[in-house]
Amino acid sequence: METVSLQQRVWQVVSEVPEGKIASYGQIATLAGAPRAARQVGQILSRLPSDSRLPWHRILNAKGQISFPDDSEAYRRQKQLLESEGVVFMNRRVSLQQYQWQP
DNA sequence: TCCTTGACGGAGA
DNA sequence: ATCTCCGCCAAGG
Repeated sequence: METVSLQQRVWQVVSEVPEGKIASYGQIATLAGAPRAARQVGQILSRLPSDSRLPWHRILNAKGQISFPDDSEAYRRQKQLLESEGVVFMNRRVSLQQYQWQP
């Protein structure tokens, strides 16, 4: 019986993304058992409690870009968190080849 | 209830 | 490279 919510599975998978690595919304959705629910992953992360310790900043879109407007505070915060872990941005995107998490 | 709105993504055109 | 269409589904009006 599947009683665990998608939210719980997403939280679990996101918690496994290691420092210095990134994963896409779609990748998290697939690993959480909902292959085409990338959109929900974003929705779930947007509702994380403020005291959450989940590494939400390690989740980028499928192109390796941050999913916030380039000029937003959220964009700068996420980018700073990733750079502090050694992730390098080139033209507002990261190299999936180098940084994508391989579970 | 019904409708809209998203931190998305893959397939087509 | 760019754009539209649609799936998925929880929240809020």
